[in-house]
Amino acid sequence: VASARRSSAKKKPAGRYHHGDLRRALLDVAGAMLEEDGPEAFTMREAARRVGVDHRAAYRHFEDRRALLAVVAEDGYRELVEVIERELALAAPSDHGARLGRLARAYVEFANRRPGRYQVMTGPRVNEDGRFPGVETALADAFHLVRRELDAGIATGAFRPVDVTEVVLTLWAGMHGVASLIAMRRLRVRREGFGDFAERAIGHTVRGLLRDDTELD
Amino acid sequence: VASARRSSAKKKPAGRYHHGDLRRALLDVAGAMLEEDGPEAFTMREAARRVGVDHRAAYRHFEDRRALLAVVAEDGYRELVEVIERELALAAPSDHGARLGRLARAYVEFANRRPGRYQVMTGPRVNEDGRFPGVETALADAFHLVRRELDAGIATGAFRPVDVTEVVLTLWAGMHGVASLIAMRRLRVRREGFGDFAERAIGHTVRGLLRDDTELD
DNA sequence: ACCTGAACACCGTTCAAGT
DNA sequence: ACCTGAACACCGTTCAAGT
Repeated sequence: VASARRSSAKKKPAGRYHHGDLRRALLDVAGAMLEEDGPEAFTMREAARRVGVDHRAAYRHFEDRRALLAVVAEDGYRELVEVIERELALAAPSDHGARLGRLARAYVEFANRRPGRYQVMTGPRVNEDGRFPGVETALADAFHLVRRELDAGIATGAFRPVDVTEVVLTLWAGMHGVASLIAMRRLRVRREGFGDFAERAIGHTVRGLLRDDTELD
Repeated sequence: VASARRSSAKKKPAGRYHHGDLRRALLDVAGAMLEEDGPEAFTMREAARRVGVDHRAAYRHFEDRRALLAVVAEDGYRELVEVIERELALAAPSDHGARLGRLARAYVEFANRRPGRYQVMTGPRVNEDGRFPGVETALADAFHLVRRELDAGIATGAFRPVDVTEVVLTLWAGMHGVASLIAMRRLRVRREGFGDFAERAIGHTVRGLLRDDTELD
């Protein structure tokens, strides 16, 4: 009854997607579903339904569900790089501690603005088995921003000559940890305060990086 | 054909579970499934199948799938508290920096030993809507261990008088971040080195906590 | 009390076929 | 090339009924 009503009253949607933009349409709709109800709630069938296409059509553009989510993750890392670069442009090139704080702020605010996408990006499903090299390189690009800032701080002598790989991982873990606490609703801070919190949290680690003779407020 | 063969060849499993240990059996089997294939792979039907019971029987003991996983998470946090306390007992009560390092080591090694369970514990599904107060209190107990150690360090003057809530969250975020990196296989450290890495990672933040006149190696 | 058969409304994915 | 109908082997959850 319901299906009969649907097909008679609404007919087929007008859009055809013979042009290759079905791929784009599916990715857009996936992003929307992710932010509405989280990664679990994304299904191939519902995505196809929203686009107005048979669910089988999606497999013409994505090998399977994971492959589609991998592209979502990749796009997410690219956007993350953009917002971080934009935030860093606002800070003095010489204040290396402040720059790492800004970086953490941009990272956490991104995760807070797109929690569904962020969960896909950091979930084990997309990352576990070196499949999806696109995700790997996009993530590496984001990761590299932290290394660049840390290297710069060490080169100018603002930071102690620490093990760079280890500290980059530590900073990355800290930012992701804060973002996760937020996703788990474990942070009793009002929403607008997340960026501030991230900046202060990373500040505790940055303080450990500074040379002992550095002046602190 | 298959179902006919199964029922004729194997008959019903002998166990009855009229004693109330079906609940226990389901939790055990859930733990095993989680470690085998991750949280996604856990299903009520497969769990019931392994226990040798109709899948409907599980709903006699757990309201739904999430409720069962919540108990798994709660048990996980209790075990986490135990392993942390055990590790802390090995450290001098007066070396507060080292104690936080030990705590991070125990935390990360737990996550690495039971990755499936850890993902359930920290996933948003179990935590999102204040349902399952048992999870909340078990997590609070674990969280409190960090606060206790930090308070002690500040009281003796080893640490600066920082904002305790903020720093506890920072340390917690750092530990979880490292554990997540491991789960995502983003840490190019051999498996036995995870605990060492966690200890050093948290050490960078601890260094920021120490009074400026503290001797460092 | 505890357990189950049958059913409902979903999934992801594949085959063979349509334009 | 691009799309779909029908089907397979799964899910979580519920009803009404069995012991």
